[in-house]
Amino acid sequence: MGNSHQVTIKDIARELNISPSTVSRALKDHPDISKDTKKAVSDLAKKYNYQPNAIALSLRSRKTNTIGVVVPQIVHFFFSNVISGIEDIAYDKGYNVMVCQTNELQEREEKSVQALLASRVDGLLVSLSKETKTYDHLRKVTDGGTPLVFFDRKSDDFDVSSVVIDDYEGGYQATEHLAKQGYKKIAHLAGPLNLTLSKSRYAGYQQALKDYGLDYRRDYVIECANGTIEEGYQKTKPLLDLRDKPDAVFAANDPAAIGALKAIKDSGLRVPQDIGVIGFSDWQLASLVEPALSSISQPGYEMGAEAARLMFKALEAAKGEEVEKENIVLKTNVISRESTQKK
Amino acid sequence: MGNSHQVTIKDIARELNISPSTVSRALKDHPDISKDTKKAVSDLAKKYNYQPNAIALSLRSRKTNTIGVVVPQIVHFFFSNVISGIEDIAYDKGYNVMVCQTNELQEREEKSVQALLASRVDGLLVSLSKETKTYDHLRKVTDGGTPLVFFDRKSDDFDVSSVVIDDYEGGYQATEHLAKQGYKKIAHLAGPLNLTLSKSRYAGYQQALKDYGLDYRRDYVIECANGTIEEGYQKTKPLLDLRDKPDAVFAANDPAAIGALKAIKDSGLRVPQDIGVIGFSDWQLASLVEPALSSISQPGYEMGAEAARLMFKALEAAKGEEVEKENIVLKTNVISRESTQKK
DNA sequence: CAATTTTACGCAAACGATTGAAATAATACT
DNA sequence: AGTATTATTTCAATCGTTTGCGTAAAATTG
Repeated sequence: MGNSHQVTIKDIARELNISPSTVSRALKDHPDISKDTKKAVSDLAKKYNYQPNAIALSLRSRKTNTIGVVVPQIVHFFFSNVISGIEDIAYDKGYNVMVCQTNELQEREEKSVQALLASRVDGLLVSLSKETKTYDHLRKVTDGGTPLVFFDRKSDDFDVSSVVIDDYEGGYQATEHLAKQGYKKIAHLAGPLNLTLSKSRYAGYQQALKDYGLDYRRDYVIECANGTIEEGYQKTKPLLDLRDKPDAVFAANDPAAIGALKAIKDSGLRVPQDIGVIGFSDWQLASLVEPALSSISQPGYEMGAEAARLMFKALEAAKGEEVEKENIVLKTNVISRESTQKK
Repeated sequence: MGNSHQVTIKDIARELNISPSTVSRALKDHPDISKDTKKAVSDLAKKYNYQPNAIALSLRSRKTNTIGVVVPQIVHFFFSNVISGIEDIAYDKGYNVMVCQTNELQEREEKSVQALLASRVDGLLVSLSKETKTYDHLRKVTDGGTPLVFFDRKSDDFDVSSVVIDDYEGGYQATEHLAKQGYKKIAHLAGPLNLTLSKSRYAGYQQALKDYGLDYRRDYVIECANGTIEEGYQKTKPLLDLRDKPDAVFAANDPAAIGALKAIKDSGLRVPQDIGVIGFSDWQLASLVEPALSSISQPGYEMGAEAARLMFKALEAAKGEEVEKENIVLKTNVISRESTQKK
């Protein structure tokens, strides 16, 4: 039945010997159309499981009811949460979501943006790849009049809405938490310092040290560029060999923190009694390591949902109407677990 | 420049005082078009950053270059891997990917499938929700001639390609691994037994017991319907209270295994010396618990990539050509870590 | 130079649906 | 009956692009 061909309005029109326009109006319950015709049409539509062709509608209305999402990696607890938040909101609004991952490559980011633009997505939600240094591909988006919203990793060169984490605050909170637990010599495993995000966490760390009257020591800060467990492990070792070793570690990401945890245990020291450890992002696995890792929550789902809402605000605005840009900064929270329970 | 309006072939035609068809041909380097015209057209196209409207192309060619993916949950290590695999292959083929999550609800699965169908995706990759009992919505897919491929959670009522894990083999491997390590009394925390997948793992477990001459005891098998850490913890406790308690646990999923791990440690027993534990799926977190959890690898990325390849095989087949359906069963592997190192 | 072939382009239809305007049919009014 | 009114329906254009076919002008041929 109807094999290999989706039924169209024309098919119905032909079968009933009426014009396509009548069928179209009948399906939309237009007052001009007679009851009999409407019934005949809707019966046949049901029988053949007629589905309006969204492509044709898009072409005419210049709206695809689709939004594009460009994300560095899909396989990442935080980002998959963001995507999930976006998808849920989009689903409620009757929109579809096209997802592209850049694998942290600028070239792939450019091609993906281009492809989504060619597909005429109604709007684009983007989180920049680590590699991205130039923004021509995103200029084309805004120049073409397509709404753009950044999440998590943004560029400040654009006058568009965005949703980010308050990394400064998060770095501050993590450090403050350690200070309040009674740790005095707090080291920091920083993230790649070319990213604003890493710099902000670092700055929050420094401010908290100052506010709590603790020393800031340059040799207590080590950059972990990759953010892997292995790297955290390797880079923590030297810290433990210092004559004056730290009594706490604030890692800018959870894998590094877990690496630190291992390094500390391997060296015979105890967490949290000898050294406290706190991570950042609160990955699922944070609660499962031994001892359970304290961390800073990074509300991925909420970020996605918020970014989607900003997008729909722009999409629903009357054409030509100016929508004010919003830059939302989501609050982080300390998730306190065993790894920082000094007392 | 060109604000709020993507440049079309017509715009270029108007500006050059030639017809749209000439522009179209010029852009495609058609031999009928003069060199001068071609140059003028391509210069202007570059200047205005002309992008062919994929919607218009889709309407004409009845191809969207988009595939739809329906997945129970995006935020799930395994599924995000699958999606990632699909996206990578699709990217290579120049296809876009629309992703929908059902949150394990049949109703949402139906609506998502319908929406993707309305968007005229060229093909659909589906993993069923736990709730799904009827398949009318998927019948519409195949009836309409849209290629369908199942991954991980399939229905056998369809003559379509699929990619699944060899759960029987996995269950067998897990049990065999425990037996070879010298464990004799192996318990099983089964998954929800209404799922084929859980039943297969269970069956593999039974067969391995038999093959290695170990006793099968009904009271050593407990169903964990939710697959949470908490559930694994709670359901393991009674096992440890048995007069004749098991000396190993094979859990049908990693969270349950981790719950079991905790329960065993809490009861004062040691893993792996007193009781061995192995999970299933090899979540990222498996390697991070203490002791590191042995598990059965479930190649999510490969599954996605394989499913996408099957899809493209169908899409690339000449129209009308019959494509033979393939049911790929991916091999699992034992990932041996501390939790089963008895010796 | 007339006949023929090339060259280079335009016209129109098509994909599937919508919609303003025009046309036809049915009914009412004087 | 003739005209005005209303109820239905069709026509044609449109969205952006492609493509078979037709054709005027230029180039080639004998």
